[in-house]
Amino acid sequence: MKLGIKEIESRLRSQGYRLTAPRRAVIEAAVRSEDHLTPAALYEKLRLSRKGIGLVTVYRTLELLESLGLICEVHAGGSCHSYTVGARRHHHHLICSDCGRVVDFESPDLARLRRRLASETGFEIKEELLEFLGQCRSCSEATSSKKVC
Amino acid sequence: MKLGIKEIESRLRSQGYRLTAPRRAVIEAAVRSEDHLTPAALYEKLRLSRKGIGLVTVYRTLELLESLGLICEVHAGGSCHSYTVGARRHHHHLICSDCGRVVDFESPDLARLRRRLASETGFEIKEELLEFLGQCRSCSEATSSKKVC
DNA sequence: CTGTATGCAAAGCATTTGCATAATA
DNA sequence: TATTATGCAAATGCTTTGCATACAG
Repeated sequence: MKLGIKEIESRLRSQGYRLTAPRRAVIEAAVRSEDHLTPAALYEKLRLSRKGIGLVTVYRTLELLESLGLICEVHAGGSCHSYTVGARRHHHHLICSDCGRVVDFESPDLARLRRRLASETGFEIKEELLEFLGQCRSCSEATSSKKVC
Repeated sequence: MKLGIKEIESRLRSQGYRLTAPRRAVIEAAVRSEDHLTPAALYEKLRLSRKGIGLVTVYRTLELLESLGLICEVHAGGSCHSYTVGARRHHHHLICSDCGRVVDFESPDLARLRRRLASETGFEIKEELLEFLGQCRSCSEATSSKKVC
């Protein structure tokens, strides 16, 4: 249930932000890519297709989208300041450490665990971060075929 | 079941690393504190008690301890490069966003979820990161008493 | 038109590296 | 005594900020 370009753009407008060409470009590139992206990686992709976009704008757009809950950070496997499209509150990530692909999932089990922990520890739990890191099927197939050669 | 100073030190020795005064100081400070620490915060604590310890040494010691699996990174709630004592593979974190206290927990439910995801998606899952962020009991009591005044 | 957004250049921080000195085993 | 570890200073790299210009609404 990945968010689409239209949804993100209309959400921006409805919040009173302007829909500019650079912002569209960042949004489109983020939605298009299957994997999670650092500002630098996104900038690199954009620099090839679009002339003159600034790294600063990439940073600012990502920050804006995050503050609106339209993209969220990915932590597992190194670099923080990596983002994927989608709202943090509604899903978790399964990340391929080779190709970076991100698969979202939801987990009702987690709500139970959350309640249990809250009652056992007295914490008021406000956010949750769950990420699995591994190798996706196609990357593990690629790896094993290499070993054969 | 937090690791103690003795355990960490003996583990260092058994791996052939030297047990120096700065390393002891870093280990002791890390074990003593209930909350998670950034290199800078740890350095600050140490600078008060110990003369002439270098920030670089703090970085290097934390990196070493992490590579040996004696401490692990904490992500939720901002700053990456935050650490807490304990091995990542064996527990998860419940973090207070006010005081930084970290409570460890284990979760058998997670193993089930992990197996389910692996079979549904074809991923070979290698690492997991689960953190809850919230307010611990004493911090939420402190907050509500403030509101009354 | 008005005010927001952009892009450049420069500033600011956190982290890493090089190297001479100090300390452990 | 032979290495390993330390600490300083400098280098690096990522992120943020200031400001004049361009652009959306």
